[in-house]
Parts: sequence; structure tokens; C-alpha cells
Amino acid sequence: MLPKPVITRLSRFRRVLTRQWPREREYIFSHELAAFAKATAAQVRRDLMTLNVVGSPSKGYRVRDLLDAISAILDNPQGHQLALIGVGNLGRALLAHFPNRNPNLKVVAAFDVEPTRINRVTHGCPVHSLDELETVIRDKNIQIAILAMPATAAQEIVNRLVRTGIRGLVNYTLARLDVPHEVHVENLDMTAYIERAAYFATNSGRNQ
Amino acid sequence: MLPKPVITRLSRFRRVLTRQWPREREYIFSHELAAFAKATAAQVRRDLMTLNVVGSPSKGYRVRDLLDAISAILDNPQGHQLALIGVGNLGRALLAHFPNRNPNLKVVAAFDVEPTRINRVTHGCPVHSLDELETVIRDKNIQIAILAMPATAAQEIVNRLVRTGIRGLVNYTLARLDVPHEVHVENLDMTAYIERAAYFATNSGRNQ
DNA sequence: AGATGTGAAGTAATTCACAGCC
DNA sequence: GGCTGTGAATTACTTCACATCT
Repeated sequence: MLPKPVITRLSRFRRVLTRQWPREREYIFSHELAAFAKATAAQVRRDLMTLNVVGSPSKGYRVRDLLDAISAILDNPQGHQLALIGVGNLGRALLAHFPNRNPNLKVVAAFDVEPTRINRVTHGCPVHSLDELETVIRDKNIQIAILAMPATAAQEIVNRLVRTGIRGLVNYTLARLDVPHEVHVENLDMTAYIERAAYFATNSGRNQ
Repeated sequence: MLPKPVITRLSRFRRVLTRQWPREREYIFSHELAAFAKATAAQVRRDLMTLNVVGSPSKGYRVRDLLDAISAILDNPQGHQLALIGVGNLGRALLAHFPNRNPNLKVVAAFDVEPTRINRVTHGCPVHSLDELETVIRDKNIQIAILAMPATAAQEIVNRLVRTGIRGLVNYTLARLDVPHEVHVENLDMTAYIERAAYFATNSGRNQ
């Protein structure tokens, strides 16, 4: 298993290569990718080394090879089915941001308690009642859940998700979650990031 | 300037102390705080050491001292004024999440291009036209901006913000921003986190 | 007995620097 | 000449372990 910073950068590299790098340029140098992805050339070469991607001193790395290697790491061959819990403003924002992205990751079901939201299709995603959580998760083979509902309900729903066999959680809630160690949690507390930005802004920190 | 992981933990510690720790318990042991904040006791003590907070072996740390020390680090004496750029779903979600939080951080102005959104008050926050960006930023002494609008417009608006003297950016956009090194950027690309969760979920990674 | 405070050790991640190649 | 690939050095962060305190 690769270290977290490497995974984070690979994800960034891929976005640069697919969205910013001119399609007609078949090769890229480490320093070019570094410039786009806000990394250093040495860092890029290190990361690519761990992926066993080889470049040539004269041409650099073949973009195609790079993308293949990154996908082999980041993408699941069967793809990932995701569930969204909570279809409030945040949930809807996530749904709206999503469809155009990584085709490997699909939000195939959303859940809410609000009757007016249930049994409708929002941004192409069907919204179910929370009562159906377990059945839908199992039926659609969902491995990852995005938590975008009030913090108070979080732990209880997480317990249900864990019992149903969820593998990963993306937690937009303030709640700190208790999960067995085989379940991966990404905590995305928005205020934490803003506090951090505030600290480094006033202390005139250097970038990144 | 303290390292990023320390700042992140301090922010977490504070949330635990203000929201989860029983008000009547005036003291807390490092291992207690560690359990709540998902850290280790040694880590907590290290962090508190760097803040020069002293505890007693018999009683632990005084919660009040802790909070004061953390605030002295994280909070700006004049507080922070924030601007929100983009009042779509994501922007509204951010506004909704905010008011109850850190009183030191206030979103005092929002901006959008959509005429139907402009000159209204959303979640207690006035929405201005983007045309007024510079004047409002200056008038309200805003140091930090939260970017929650389409990626395409991001860099141009960032340039304007930088010219107006912004100190920090919280970037929810896919765009990678070019800013002078004295401007701090927190990048919060949602899909990156989901890709990370997917990777560690399939590779059955350990938590955190 | 069971904490704290902290040097020292250990581990993780980044950067240097340079041989080898095109 | 400018790039890749990579051991070695460096820097950053975490954890250990223990003297000290109450």
C-alpha cells in the first residue's frame, strides 16, 4: 500500500494530465508535470519511480504510460459504487460536482429522511429513504459512503453502514467517527480547513 | 510558525474541549484528550509542550488554560473576516454550516454573478455582485476568501483578490491556483478525497 | 501509582546530487 | 546539455521511555 501523500499527488497528476496537458503533446518532463501539479521535479520522479514508470532523458515520460500506471493504482477494476447520505445543500452540491468526473467513481444512491426528497431523482441520482439503507447498499454493491448529513445522526448511521460492510467513508460531518480499523475514513471538516487557512494567512505562511 | 499537523490537531483539540468535554470537569488528562481527538497521549503532550501549557501529574491539564493557549495560536485578536465567492449549492451549504462555529471567523460577505442571488441576505450573509468585489473586500477588511464557484472563473477572480490584498484562500474549486507565495491556499478538491478514500478502501488500509 | 515533560530514537517524507543516457 | 533514476542526506514528524512530580 502506497503512502497517503503519494496517493494524493497521483490523483493530482492525473487531473493535470487529463485536463490541462495539451492532448497533442505525447510526452511530458518531470519538471513540466511538477509545475502544473505544484510539486518538485524530484518529487515527481520519485513518485513515478514507485509506479515503475520509466521515462527517457530526451523525451520525458509518455503521458499515456503515466495515465495507465496511475489508473492501475487508483482505479478499482470493478469501479466503485458510492452512496451519499444526506441530500441537503451540501449533498446536492456534491451530486452536482460529480457526474463529469472520474467515471470509475459513481454515486449510485442517495439517502435522506426528508419525505419531500425521497423517491425523486436528483442530479441523476435516486434518493431513497434511510430505512432502505441496508438493502440498497447491498443490492447496488456500494463500498463507499459520503456523509453529508447532520453530525448528530452520523455515528448511528455509520454503525449501520459498517454492519452492512462498507469499506470507506468520506465524512463531511463534524462528528469524529468510531469505526473498525479496516474501514477507511477521510475526515473533511470544513471549519478545520478554514481555521488552518486563517492561521497560515495571518502568520504569512508559505504556500501549500 | 507551527507545523501544519500541529495546527490541525489544535483545531481538533479545541473542538473536543468545547463540544464534547463535560463543562464541569475542569481538568483533562492527555490520554483523555487523545481518546476524544483520535491521537496518542504522547502526541497531545508534545503539542501542549510546544504551546508551553503545563499540566500537573495529579490533575492533568486545566481545560481553561488549554483553550486559552489554543486560541492564542489559532485566533487573530481582530478576528477574521471571510468572503464567500459563489452562492450555489456548495456556497449555501458552507454558509449554513457556519454561523454556530468559531466566532473568530465570520463570513461577512458573499459574491455571485447570478442577478437573482445578488442583494439578498442568505443565511445572514449579504450577497453582492462580483463587480463590487474589490470595494467590499477593502471596506470590510476581508483577509480570507472561500472559493465555491465554477473552476473556470477561479484564477481570474483569484488575481483580483490577490491584488486587493487577500491573505488566504480556501479553494473548493478543481482549479489549481497561481498565487504569490505570501498567500496561503488550502485546496479542498472533493474528488481527490474521494479517490483517496476509494484507494484506501479497496486496499483495506488502516484508519486515518 | 499514575501522571507530566522531554531528550533520544525511530519512522516517514522530501530533497539533494550525481552517474548514466540520449 | 539537459534529462532520468536513484542512493544518500536531510528534514519533518511521531513515538518511546524514563526521570520527575504530586
